[in-house]
Amino acid sequence: MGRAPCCDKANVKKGPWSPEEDAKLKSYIQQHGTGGNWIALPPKIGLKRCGKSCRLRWLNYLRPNLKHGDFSEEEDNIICSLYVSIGSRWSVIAAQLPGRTDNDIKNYWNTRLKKKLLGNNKNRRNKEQQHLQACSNNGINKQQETSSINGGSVIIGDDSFSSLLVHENSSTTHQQQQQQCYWPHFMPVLPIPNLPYSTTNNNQQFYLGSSFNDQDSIKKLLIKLGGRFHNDVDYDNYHPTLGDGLLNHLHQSQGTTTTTYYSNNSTQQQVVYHQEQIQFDDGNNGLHHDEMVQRKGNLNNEIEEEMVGNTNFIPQRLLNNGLEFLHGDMVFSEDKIIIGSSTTRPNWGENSSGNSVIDHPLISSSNYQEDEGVRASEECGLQEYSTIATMRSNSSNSMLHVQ
DNA sequence: AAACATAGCAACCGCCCGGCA
DNA sequence: GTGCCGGGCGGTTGCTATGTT
Repeated sequence: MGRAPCCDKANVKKGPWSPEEDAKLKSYIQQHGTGGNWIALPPKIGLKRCGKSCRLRWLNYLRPNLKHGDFSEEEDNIICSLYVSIGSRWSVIAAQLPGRTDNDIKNYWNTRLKKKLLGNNKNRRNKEQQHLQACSNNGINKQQETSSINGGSVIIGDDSFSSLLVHENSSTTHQQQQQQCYWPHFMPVLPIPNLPYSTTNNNQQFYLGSSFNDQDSIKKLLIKLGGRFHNDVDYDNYHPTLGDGLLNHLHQSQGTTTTTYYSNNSTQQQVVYHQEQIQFDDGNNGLHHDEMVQRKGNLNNEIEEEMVGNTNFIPQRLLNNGLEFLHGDMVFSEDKIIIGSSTTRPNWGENSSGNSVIDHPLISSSNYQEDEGVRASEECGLQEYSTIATMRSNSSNSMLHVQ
């Protein structure tokens, strides 16, 4: 049995509000308030509108102190920061922006900010496809070519997240990169209200229980934004796993991020991970290394991976969000990854030498299979305990698994 | 100048959640 | 404890303005 409608759909007006309707609603609410019952409001005023419609009109347009028009750069930054932290929880984001409504922010994000962030990569994508086609015609291994083209990173979507994520190895100038991608120069640290699945206590300034503190959440974000993985042979049906023999290799000469992924087949299903320790650093206590340790057990075959990171472009806020692994300063020991959170960080889109776009190991490792257990847990709304990274290292082989 | 494409935004839809009887 | 109801929210739709061919 369906639920009873909140109003008589046949007798309510839809569509744009007239100035007269606006005036009636505004006048009534200013004099009497909503009375705590939106459904009962329209008949009182003589409006043939659904109560929900009245509420929306009031909240999004008529209520006082609303800001309309362009968003400031600071507002952009706040939105970006919060979106990365908590996703599309527009009401929460709106709460941080006085005078802005969730609808405003949602529209702004969907129509402008997202594009601004993602950049317009259609041209490059087309060029890459042409190049691949040419390679294919010439009998060149497609996957290897792909890696050489984009540094082995991830190309996301048709409009592509890739300007944000893909390492521009050689062919694109810094100036071009800057034109293509955008991340706010200033990512403010904000006090976030308690959220349902936040691990934050009331006295804590930072929101740590991000829904984006693991690779799968990031992956979801990317996919939500239209993402695909560039190494995918079949973009629509391919689900990358460790065992697909993927080869990722990327290298940055300064502020180095070097990632090499390749594996022989069929073993990752048997790999069992367990997290030993995750420690977050608030960046203010003098500790500048977050230590995330995970050990791998039951690895029958060897999977090779190396990774060295020293990129300093992740904003402080993200580092306080369990996104340390987006960042560099990684130090590898025998079976640990120690990821530092540097105190000084250049802008997003730049490394410490100021000449590189973002290319972080997390994304690069998106080719890897997700862990079902972790996914299940995060579908319950929490990933604060999610494993960040796994690495096994021995003299010849090592493996990174980011989940 | 007209046709078509794209972007921006207001408004709607439907689901979920919490309060209350 | 259960079901109803309204509020709140995120996703989507559709109209209008603007840009492009």
